[in-house]
Amino acid sequence: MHSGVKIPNTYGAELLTWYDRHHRELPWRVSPSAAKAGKFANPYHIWLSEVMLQQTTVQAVKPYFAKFLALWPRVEDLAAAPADDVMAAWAGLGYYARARNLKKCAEAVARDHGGIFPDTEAGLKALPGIGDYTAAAVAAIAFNRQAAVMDGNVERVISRLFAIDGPLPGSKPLMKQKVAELTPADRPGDFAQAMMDLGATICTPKRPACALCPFNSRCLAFANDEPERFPVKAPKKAKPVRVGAAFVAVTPDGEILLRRRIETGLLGGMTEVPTTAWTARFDGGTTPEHAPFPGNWEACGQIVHVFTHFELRLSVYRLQHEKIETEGGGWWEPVTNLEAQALPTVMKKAIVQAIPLAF
DNA sequence: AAGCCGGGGAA
DNA sequence: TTCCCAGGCTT
Repeated sequence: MHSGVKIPNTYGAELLTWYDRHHRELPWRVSPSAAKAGKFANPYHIWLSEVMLQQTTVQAVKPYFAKFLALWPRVEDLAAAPADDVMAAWAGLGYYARARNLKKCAEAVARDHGGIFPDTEAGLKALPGIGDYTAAAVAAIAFNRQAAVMDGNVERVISRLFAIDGPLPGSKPLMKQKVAELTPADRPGDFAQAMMDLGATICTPKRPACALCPFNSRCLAFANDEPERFPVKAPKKAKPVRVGAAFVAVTPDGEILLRRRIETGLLGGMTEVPTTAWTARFDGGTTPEHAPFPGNWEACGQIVHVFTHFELRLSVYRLQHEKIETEGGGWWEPVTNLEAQALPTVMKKAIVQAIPLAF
């Protein structure tokens, strides 16, 4: 020991062997066999998929990825697209700041980089919506850079391999260092994807399939028979409840009143039906007297929607009314055209509560 | 360092 | 129900 001789890192080679046999076909992925035949990953595809995959499951991303590529085949197309179209296409996927930054990033690549993505971690991270993870992932997968890629899956794998007791997120730097030590110079992109596949399919949060894991003989958590103890996380807070009211005004021609939310904050830049403020306590703010204009608003019941940091209970009201100019701005949209709007899920729920056949 | 920011599928 | 997902930005 302590001879100064570097211990050979065989993790990378072992995992790549496993990956070559078990890798999953994904729309943005180049299979190892195709790569061997000379096919390269498309940086635009890799970037687009990685942004969509932030805190989002593969299954949820697939249809959105296909839709975006059909609408905007190249990064220049996305850069030239109307922002409203991008927001409408993203509607339902969540974390809408991602869509705003996606557009800004495409514009920056088209304008400042001639439509070519930077091929280094630092260059990528300087772009909007690209942080530590995405910069490393795109650098490794699209440009074959030896970058340390660490997402939630990799955190789980690493914390179990080395039985890291320190709770997240404080232990993240140590875990990142471990990933950097394990990442091979050969096929770093496949190594990164293999680590994430391992976390998604074998080293799962609950009941991991350790018997099938290529690392089981050198995993400290498995050796101690306590894989589910890792990763250690700080306790999370309870979700408060907020209440409010949503108002669905319908004309005889079948148009409803919509508004655009402010650009920043919750559901920023997305479309909504008029609502009251969402308050922590019931203070009478859920009654029809807070509607965008007076009328005999009919109560349609309540919907519940859970956001990241609070639960929202909206009382929904409906009113048949002639088309009028409203003070708060907004526009009247045919119910038959709602699918083309940038309506987040909570707003679709509210509209369906008032008009069950709206979608 | 901590808070803000969606939505849905799996267990 | 609870968990958490190929996280980033702001304060």
